[in-house]
Amino acid sequence: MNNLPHTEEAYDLLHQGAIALAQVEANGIRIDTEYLDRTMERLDTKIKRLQGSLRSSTVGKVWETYYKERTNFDSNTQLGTILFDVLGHECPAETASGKHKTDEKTLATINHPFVKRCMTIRKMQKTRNTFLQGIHHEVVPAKFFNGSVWETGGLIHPVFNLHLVKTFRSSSDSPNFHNFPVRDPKIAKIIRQAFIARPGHRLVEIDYSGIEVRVAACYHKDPRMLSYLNDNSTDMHRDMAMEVYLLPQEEVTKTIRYCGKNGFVFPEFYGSTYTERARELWGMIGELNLTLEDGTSLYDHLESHGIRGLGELGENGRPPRGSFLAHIQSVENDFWERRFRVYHQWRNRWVKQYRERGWILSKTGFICQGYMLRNEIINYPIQGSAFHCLLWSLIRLQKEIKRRGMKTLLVGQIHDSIVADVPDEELGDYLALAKKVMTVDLKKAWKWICVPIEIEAEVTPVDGNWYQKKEVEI
DNA sequence: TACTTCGGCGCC
DNA sequence: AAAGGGCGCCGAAGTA
Repeated sequence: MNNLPHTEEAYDLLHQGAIALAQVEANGIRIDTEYLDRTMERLDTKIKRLQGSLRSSTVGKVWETYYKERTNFDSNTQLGTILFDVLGHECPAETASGKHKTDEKTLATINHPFVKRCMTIRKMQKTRNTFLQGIHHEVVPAKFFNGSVWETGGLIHPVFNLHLVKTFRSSSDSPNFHNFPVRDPKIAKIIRQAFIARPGHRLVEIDYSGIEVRVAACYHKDPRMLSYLNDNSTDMHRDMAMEVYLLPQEEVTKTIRYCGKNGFVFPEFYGSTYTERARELWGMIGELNLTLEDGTSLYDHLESHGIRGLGELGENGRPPRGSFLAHIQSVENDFWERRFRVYHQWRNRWVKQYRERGWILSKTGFICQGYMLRNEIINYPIQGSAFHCLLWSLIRLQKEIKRRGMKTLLVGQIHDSIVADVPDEELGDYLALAKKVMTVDLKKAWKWICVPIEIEAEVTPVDGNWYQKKEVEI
């Protein structure tokens, strides 16, 4: 790997970025240490109890008979052996090194209470050991003046690195601030309640909407994509959901749109192809129980349109007629050959150029070189430049906060969002400042940004926690 | 005991 | 030619 900032501007961005992030790191984010300790203890008890129930179950006895004193219910290797070799369940997949796969998707294919319990335990262990304990390891004591008296509490100071990622994104560690649970609301609540605002403050998280898609458009300038981005009454994720599930616009619910976005559009942008797309989109119907407004399952809906099942690639390598596989293949063809033809052509040109001269130069002035695969060549400059929009904004925000003598503290960053700890009385000023910096000043500084830039803001109550964040208008 | 690799899984 | 881009952390298992 031999990637480097190439222009003076790129060098400055890393330099000033490192300084701004050092300040963020020094500020730190407040932790409710009593809640943290209490919750770790509670989960500990729960996990131990569940593991006890494994031990006393029928499968647990089989396990102990097989492994004797080496029995370890936390071992995936042992779990795979018991399920697939001893009990004879069908093993749908193997790992790279030839062991039985035991990930969530694989285990979900086995309808057995023992396996379900294993999955529950695994989720709880992840929550406790990776996230709660990860925070606990890094907490340092701190004092906070609550307006009348000093109270004790804790801070963590997640590290933000600018020199580790090949795309020139950032990474975070100790603890990793980039991967705290958010999608599963039950887990998100357990973790995010531990992050609290300083006394009299609110936590404020501001993120760029679809920044990677917008930055990608600055590279390829596909006219269809530009019109999607310039006209907020249109919505490409909704449109693709309509195509993949053969629905009229009014049948696209929030969940179905989610499937279009995360089951088709984004994976296609990252380089996934129709066989994998069809499989996931098909599975999503069952997992998320997708139905028409009248309650008809989308499986039945698709069947009424002549699609009988997912289907499998035939001997000739082609999907069978009337299968979902064949349908998604044609949606994909249309997606790249007609709808986003210019995007597609840009990708081919971009890859060809790399193969001819051996390097690529991003919009923000960074060179990537060395051996790269097609999907890497296409994705690196987009991922890097999208993050650099955030980094530029964070640097400018930090400088303005200091210049104006504000008490707002920037406390974290998550690729396309900035988390701040804001005194209640500065909320309006901070939101206005962030909006100007992130959507107006950024575009003035970087003329290559030829699409509208939009942000969203979420705010907690005064003295609230990160789980309580709610979207606000700015 | 210390280190590495693997599989798994959380996020954008 | 490869088959979905980028991270960091955990525990198990293997190795030094």
